[in-house]
Amino acid sequence: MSETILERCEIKGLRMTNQRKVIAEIIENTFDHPDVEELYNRASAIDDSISIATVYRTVKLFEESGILDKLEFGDGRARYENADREHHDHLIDINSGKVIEFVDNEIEELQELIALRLGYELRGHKLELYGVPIKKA
Amino acid sequence: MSETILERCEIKGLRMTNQRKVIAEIIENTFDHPDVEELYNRASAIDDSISIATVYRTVKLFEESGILDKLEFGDGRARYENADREHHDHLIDINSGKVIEFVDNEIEELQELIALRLGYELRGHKLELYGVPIKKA
DNA sequence: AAATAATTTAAATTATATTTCAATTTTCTT
DNA sequence: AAGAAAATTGAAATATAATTTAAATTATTT
Repeated sequence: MSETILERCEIKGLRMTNQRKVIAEIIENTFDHPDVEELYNRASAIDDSISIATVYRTVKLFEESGILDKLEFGDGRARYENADREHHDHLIDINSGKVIEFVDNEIEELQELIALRLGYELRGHKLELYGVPIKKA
Repeated sequence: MSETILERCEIKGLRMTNQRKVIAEIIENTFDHPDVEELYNRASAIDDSISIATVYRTVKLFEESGILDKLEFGDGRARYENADREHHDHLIDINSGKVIEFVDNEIEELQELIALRLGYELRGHKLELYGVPIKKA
């Protein structure tokens, strides 16, 4: 959380057009995990000249630059979140679709270890838990 | 690994046409994680009247019946594997694309626990490790 | 300010997956 | 076993997510 997305884009030397700034700003200030369609809706509300092609190009550019993380929860649509956050995994409520973020150091360490045992150096991982809320008495 | 895919289909009451039998047989006897295109190629070699539409329909049917698991490793193509196996996760070699299966009970238990702490009952999970082979001296 | 380079939009295209529909195959009923 | 009913099939059409094209625009460099 040190720099803003805009700042990180500038450090990377990306040309920051107004369209890209709008998209960067939206992702900076959101706490959910919007897909391209949703980003396009939100961006259009701010600058209605932004086309969906630009949203697709921008998230791809940002992802390749390590600015955004692409998430895929198995519904066919890719979601995006700010990559510059404490690492975390996701728990998806299969009833409501709600996404909860969590971190567990023990599980992080175990993953490193498992990869090592298999002869691999861990470069990344994807952990998603799918569950239903426990009913309270 | 108790019953064959064919047997499980029959238990579920699925009508087993020759096309479905061919597809079931292929998945039964493979150790990799083929996508639809690849399944279609292998199925065509056995019975060249099988159309790709049938392969799509069959894997979807099998998945919905819990016969197959659908895997998505982030390259846009869905892969399938026999669901009736000891549960396992996947480590993907990001250089070669090779997929290694593994099980770790400790990590399985931790996931249950994490979900519980968040107020959820775990219904499923997805764990993929992405790594590169450790060079040997 | 002119020239160059990158980015944009809208539309076309690609890739994966799903659906339609007439024809066929399988199952059911007798 | 024959005919009726139901499900499945292949080929083509369609849907959906994502990418690319090309002319126009915008930003950067000189």
